[in-house]
Amino acid sequence: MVTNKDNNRKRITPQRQVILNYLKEVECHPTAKEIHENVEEELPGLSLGTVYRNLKELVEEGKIQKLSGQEDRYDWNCGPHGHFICKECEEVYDISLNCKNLIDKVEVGKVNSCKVYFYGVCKNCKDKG
Amino acid sequence: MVTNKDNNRKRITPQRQVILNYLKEVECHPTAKEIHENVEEELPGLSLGTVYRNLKELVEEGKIQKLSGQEDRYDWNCGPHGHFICKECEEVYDISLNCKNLIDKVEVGKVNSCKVYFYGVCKNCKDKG
DNA sequence: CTGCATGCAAATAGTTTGCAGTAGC
DNA sequence: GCTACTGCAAACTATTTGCATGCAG
Repeated sequence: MVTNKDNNRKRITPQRQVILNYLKEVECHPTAKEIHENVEEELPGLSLGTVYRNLKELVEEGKIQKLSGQEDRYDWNCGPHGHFICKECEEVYDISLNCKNLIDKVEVGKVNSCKVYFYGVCKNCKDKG
Repeated sequence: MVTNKDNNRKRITPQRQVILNYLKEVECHPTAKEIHENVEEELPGLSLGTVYRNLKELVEEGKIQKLSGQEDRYDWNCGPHGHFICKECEEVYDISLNCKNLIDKVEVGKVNSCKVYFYGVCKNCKDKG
């Protein structure tokens, strides 16, 4: 466990605080750019590079999770859950599910985390189209 | 159904043929660059741009699937199955699983496809480390 | 003081696209 | 012969990194 040593080195900067808070309060799963745009209102002058740096560290600390796609998206909810991605509006919805059942089936190695993505058209778009 | 009309327009070029064959015969889940390097041996002069173009179309036709990550990887197996990605060696393993159970739980929209990723350390690396 | 974190800008990596020539049907 | 497909190279987009400065401890 080197965790403590590492944590001691981390500084809690306003930038990191605000980024994390933003992720906690929004319900969506923003991209780095979206995070930057929104957080900049609260912290003018914040640079995109810093956003990326902090997001990367928050992911490594396990405080948030990254959703890979064309653009990376970030999710404050680290619990086991899946994501539904609408092909039309690109909205991301959380799907609660039990990953244990899935993970038990994996025999090639030890699973640390698991991500489930569903692709389709959400009800909103279906009704509109 | 406009599918037929669209299919009629597609030409079967050696490039596309060879790319698809390569994906079928390898057991791994190569990146576009890896595909290019290997296929170029068989088809000298093949450009990376063409590889991307063909991969994109094959995905759209539903003949292969794309795995999103830092780099996109491509998988010939379109059936419902998950992937285990080793954090150490970055190897990708196929995991057979039943997606029906998962998909049934989704209520926000109609699911067309589903992708499951497991992250961890594979047995090979565990034994070595 | 010390040095990690920041802002800025330049660099990188992966992927896409415009164009002129080539080749499938 | 028509036109989609290709190779090449330039363009784009998302992300990372180097460096001088600033602020927390």
